[in-house]
Amino acid sequence: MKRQRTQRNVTMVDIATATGLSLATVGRVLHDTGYVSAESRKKIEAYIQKTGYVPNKIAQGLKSRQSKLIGHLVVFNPNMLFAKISLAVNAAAREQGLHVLTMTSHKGLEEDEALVNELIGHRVDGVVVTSNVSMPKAAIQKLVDRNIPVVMIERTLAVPRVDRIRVDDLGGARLAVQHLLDHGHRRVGFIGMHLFHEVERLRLAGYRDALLGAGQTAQDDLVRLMAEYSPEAGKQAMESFLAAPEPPTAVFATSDLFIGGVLQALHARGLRVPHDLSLVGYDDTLAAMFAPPITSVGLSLDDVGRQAIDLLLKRQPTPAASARTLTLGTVLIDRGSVACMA
Amino acid sequence: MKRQRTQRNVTMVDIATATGLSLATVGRVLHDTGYVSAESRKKIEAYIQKTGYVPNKIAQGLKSRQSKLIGHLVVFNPNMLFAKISLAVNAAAREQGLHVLTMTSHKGLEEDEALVNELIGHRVDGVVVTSNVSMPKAAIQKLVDRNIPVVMIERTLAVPRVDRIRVDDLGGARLAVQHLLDHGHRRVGFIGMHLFHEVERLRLAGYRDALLGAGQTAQDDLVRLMAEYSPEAGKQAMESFLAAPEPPTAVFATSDLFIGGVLQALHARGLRVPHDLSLVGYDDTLAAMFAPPITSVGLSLDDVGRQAIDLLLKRQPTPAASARTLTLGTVLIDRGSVACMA
DNA sequence: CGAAAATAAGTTAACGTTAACCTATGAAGC
DNA sequence: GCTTCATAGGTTAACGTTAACTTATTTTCG
Repeated sequence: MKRQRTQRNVTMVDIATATGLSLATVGRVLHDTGYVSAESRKKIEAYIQKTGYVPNKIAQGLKSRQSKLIGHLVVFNPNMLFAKISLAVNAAAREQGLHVLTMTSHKGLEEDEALVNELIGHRVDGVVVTSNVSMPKAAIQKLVDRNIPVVMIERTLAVPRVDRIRVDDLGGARLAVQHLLDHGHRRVGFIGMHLFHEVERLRLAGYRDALLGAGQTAQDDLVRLMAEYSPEAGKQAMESFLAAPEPPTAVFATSDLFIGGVLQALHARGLRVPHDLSLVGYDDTLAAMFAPPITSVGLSLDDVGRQAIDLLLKRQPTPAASARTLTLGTVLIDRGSVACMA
Repeated sequence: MKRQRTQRNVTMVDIATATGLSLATVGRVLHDTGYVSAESRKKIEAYIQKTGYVPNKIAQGLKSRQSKLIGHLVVFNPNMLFAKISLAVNAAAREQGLHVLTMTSHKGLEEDEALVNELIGHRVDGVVVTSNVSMPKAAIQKLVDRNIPVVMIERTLAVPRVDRIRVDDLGGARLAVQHLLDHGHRRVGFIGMHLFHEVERLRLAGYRDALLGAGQTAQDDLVRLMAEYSPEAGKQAMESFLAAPEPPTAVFATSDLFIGGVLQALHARGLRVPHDLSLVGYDDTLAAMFAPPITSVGLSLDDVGRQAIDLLLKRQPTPAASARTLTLGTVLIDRGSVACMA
């Protein structure tokens, strides 16, 4: 009945003493290097099999000064965009034998500093920042100063020696608005978020670009900048459009999160998409779920994870290289929520 | 111009030699234990401040045999449910000085075994499993055998010595269906997923319970079990209801992911919620975003993270305790998508 | 005044893995 | 018959932190 209270994990030393061989020989079997007799190998492998020995990554990390961990700072927003990125980063990391320490920031500035310190404490081999929150430049700088490679996804703030992966937001917005213009719409509404974040500035620029390209003048009376991405904000914006003297015939929303609210506002007045209003979303996270399904701008996130990890690993040997920026393309996913103007 | 290629991180030994004090004294300052003169303390703290020393958790982990990491095995499904749980687990872990190694499984059985081995390699202090995929019992057993505490969220499979946090799916489904019955509906449709997972069996049981309680007989012709949670599946199910000789007047869907499709099917025939069909969803992840907003059963996930971490930490001192199950309540969030039968 | 207690600090051995370095056999090769 | 080399294996010192010991000084007080 005697049972050790907290039985220790099997170690290489345990294997060595149990097989009567030395630590070095055990190491040689584990790493498949050097000369080991078939007999010794068999003995060691049998013992490993029997005990289910798993090498201790903590000890390996201490020795190699590499944690094989990467940090992922991410704020899950209400659509699945960042969750998708999280998934992609995880998969790509695993392919490289890395693991991901996910940290979700929700409070403000101070906490971000703390998060970064914790990542440093764990001696992460790199950090991916996926976030539209205002992580202070200083916090990121702290990582850079320690030669910890950093990649930022969907964050246009430039920091020296930090690689970025961004989406071609200007092009994406232009794609959406051009689609509306091509269907003969001339009064095109824009529902976006305040311009604190560069991504929104670019989307608005893309909207204006497309209008100007079609010989239209700026339609700033049809621009609504809300405080957040949410159905409520979308509803407010749409109601405000409907109350205007000359409402738009088409609307581009910079996030699929606005769509539900837009539809609710229309629904309340008995109006329908695309008959009474043409609508295009952005992200393509939710657009397929509405009735009717909504045309939206999809972001090519397929291998954003692999690219992020690639950038991190490439930076390792040459810490001082200048920053690279990778721009992901966008594609319009047509679901028929845009009608032709007669 | 000479610059060390990969300048090492500052260590306690560095602090000791730089200040002319011993390793032990540095340790005493860092842990605020024992006797240290004000002068020595000041010297050490100044050096720490200057160099930005951050303790190496890897070395601490090796010494203490505690990684301060917990593993989170999770499959992000298309609604935000699991992302929400991930967030909650992260926040709760951080409050306890733990960090989360997130692992997203997507392939099948074999990979799950590998994931578990990697968690063991990192010597995680506990594992949270949030997943409706079929992670083999054997993989979980492997963790249990090593006295690594495991908590399963929303997974009804019972494993010895593994704590569970589940949702009262039977009660939740009953709540939804009772709501429909209370409004006078007698032909109530059920859209769920195949009964491979216990959660779906419980939801179906809740549906039947409510019907029987109202003196109704089972309405198995109004039950549709789909292959996946998705708008497409919801659409198919609803179309099949509409093609039936006597369609239901109300529908309960076991996931908000079905709702979009249900609305699309209705929309195609010019039918409206709640006028032509009453609808209640489940999860309350997306229901608020539709037009009209849909009544749904919300899960009390607020402190699911804290509870998960609590269970893990409580299990630490007494590894052999029997399994506990925590059941989370549900609440009906009424958004008016249910009409009274005249 | 001397013993006990408080204060201040140093030494050293783990924790589990890796890798450089060393030793000892046979078997070829000249 | 000696050197060279391929084979098989052992010893040991890191990696950075912790904590148990040990060693001095001062105080405190019966």
